[in-house]
Amino acid sequence: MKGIAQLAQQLGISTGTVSRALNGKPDVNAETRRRVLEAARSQGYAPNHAARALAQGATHQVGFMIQLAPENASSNDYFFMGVFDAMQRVLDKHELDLLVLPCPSHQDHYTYLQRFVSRSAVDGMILASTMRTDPRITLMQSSGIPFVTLGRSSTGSGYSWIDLDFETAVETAIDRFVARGHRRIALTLPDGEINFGSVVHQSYRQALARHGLEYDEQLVLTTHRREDDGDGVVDRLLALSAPPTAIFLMYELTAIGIYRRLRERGLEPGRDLAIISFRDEPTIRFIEPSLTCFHISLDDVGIALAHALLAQIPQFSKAYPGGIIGKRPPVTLVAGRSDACDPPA
Amino acid sequence: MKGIAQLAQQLGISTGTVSRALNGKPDVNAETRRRVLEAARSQGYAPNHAARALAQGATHQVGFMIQLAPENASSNDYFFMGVFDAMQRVLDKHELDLLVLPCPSHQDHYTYLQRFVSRSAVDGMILASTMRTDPRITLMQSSGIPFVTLGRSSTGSGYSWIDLDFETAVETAIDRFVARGHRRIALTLPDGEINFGSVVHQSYRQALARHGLEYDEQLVLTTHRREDDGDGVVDRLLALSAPPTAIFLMYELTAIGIYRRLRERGLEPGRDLAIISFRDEPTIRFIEPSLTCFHISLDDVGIALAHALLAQIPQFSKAYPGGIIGKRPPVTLVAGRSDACDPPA
DNA sequence: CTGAAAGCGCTTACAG
DNA sequence: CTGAAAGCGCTTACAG
Repeated sequence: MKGIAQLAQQLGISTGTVSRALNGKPDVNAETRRRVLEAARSQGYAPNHAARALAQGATHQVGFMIQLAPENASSNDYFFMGVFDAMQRVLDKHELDLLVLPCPSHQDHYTYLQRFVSRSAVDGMILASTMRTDPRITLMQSSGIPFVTLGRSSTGSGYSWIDLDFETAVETAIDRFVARGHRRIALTLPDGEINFGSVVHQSYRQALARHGLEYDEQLVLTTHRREDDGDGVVDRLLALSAPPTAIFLMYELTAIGIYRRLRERGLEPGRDLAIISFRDEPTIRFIEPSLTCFHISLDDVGIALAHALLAQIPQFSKAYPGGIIGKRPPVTLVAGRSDACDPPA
Repeated sequence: MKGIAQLAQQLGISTGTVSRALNGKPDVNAETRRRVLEAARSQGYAPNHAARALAQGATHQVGFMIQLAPENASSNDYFFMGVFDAMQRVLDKHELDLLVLPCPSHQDHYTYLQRFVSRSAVDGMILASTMRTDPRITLMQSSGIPFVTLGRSSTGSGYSWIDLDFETAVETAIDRFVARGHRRIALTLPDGEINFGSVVHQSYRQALARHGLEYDEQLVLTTHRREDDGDGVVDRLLALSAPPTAIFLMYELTAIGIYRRLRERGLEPGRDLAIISFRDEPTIRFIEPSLTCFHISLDDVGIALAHALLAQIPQFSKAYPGGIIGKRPPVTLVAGRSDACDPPA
């Protein structure tokens, strides 16, 4: 005999009563409850997860699917760790565990997700790194399992998402550049079908238009999440007949190569080229001159994800009103010296 | 009706047969199996995880517990992502899923682990960031659940561990310094009770002794995983009557502060102080002068962890002989320019 | 090769 | 307030 049956036998009561006591149900004698809790504690008893999930039809587990890849698009690892930590502070209150599901780089992310979903392995799911077209969203919607995407997508509608405020970052950056007198402003976009690439691209066009600046596709380059790509960016832009005097970078690492390559060509970042980067990642925290970029509170992101998810789980939805939402936690400018220059006269 | 019962009804056969077909049991008619597999595929059926785990007494899931904290000791996030990816390439072959269990910074790591263990939520577990004294090991041993630690500990014995080869790194670094003529060699150790701190400390003493150099506790400092601590390191060491001419760093980030502070004091890293750091993290990949450090294959670590764990799961142990092991994947020196200097004459 | 049935360890109406 | 019993969705001896 084991588990709850063993406990029940030791205490001379039924398994049903033990279960009710353990689960905090009302209508259990206070003394009985005390004895049960004490026995469970002293023996380190915890209900078998599978049995409990099967009986209740709920796992008390939330999945957070991330992609494992050298360049996992929108966010890096420091980013996620902070988000996990914040999310769990909220989930803890409801005895929900967070399981991180790292989709291996050699597996298809749709198939990977489908496995967990069709097995009913979690009560809710967070999907990171959404694609412009992302069939995972359709999959989740037809599954009926509550989910929130970290990132928007053009696939589907009527689901909750939390995203970084790329729009504000791009607008702020362009405004800053323009205020300094820059009129040729370049942009690096992420490679591939990650959704925020479109968002940034469009915000960029709109910001330019707002300032009466012409959109020039030669100023828009694609980079991977690798420093090396910065070298190519410099070479390509300087080869233009009218090179840009400012640039906004989506991937911070690009700045490393840009700094290096500029210097190899006798130019200085922050003097001969104004640079603003999207996120204040630790990786480039120490670059000189310091990079102007945007801070995003990982706490905000984690908490928003948790709330958006809980709002969809019937048991908790009363405590988290709002229903289906789309939300972008604020970004704040971190002024560095990389953009503290006017365009050459 | 749902799940396997629904499938069985549609096909006009019993649930037992469906189950056997799905699970690849022998003694199933080839045509029957084909029909079952086809129906399951087309309907996206996958066995309910909880029911399967309960019936089989196995979850087909492996947990990998990590700590969420600004300074999670031995390894950083890039490190883990690479390890997860490699591990899953091995686990995939056996249809085992990897669940990352990120212990929130506000929770006690023992209690956190105990919850998953006593619920039988996983078939095996990896424990990262082992402490000098680590009660989690005792917990795992008494649970009977196969586990491997990533890092050694003085707690317990007879369990499998994989660790980084701190010994070789320290020895190699000291040998390099000594070959250059350095005789006053400083060391930074991790703060707290993380186990590798002791390992490094002891290796350092032994390496010094081997070269007939005296151990001087003034040369051994403690740092957090933060760049700022590098400033203090420089100040404290230069205040000594006989400052060191070389230093080995456990946390790469320390190098940032050291470089900065040296320069503030009119000194140059790699010229006035020889520096070697432990691991080649992306964060400091672009520091100038480049940091001499050690490369560790994350693939090696991930694969070793998977093998060591599989060796303990009865179902797979035949394919992974070796039983209980302790293993340190090799480190290889990545020579930079930060230690390319002789001590001042 | 297949079906009927027990069992995995819980939870939860239902009586009392 | 508590017990007896059914049921969650699977798997797996056991017959045949």
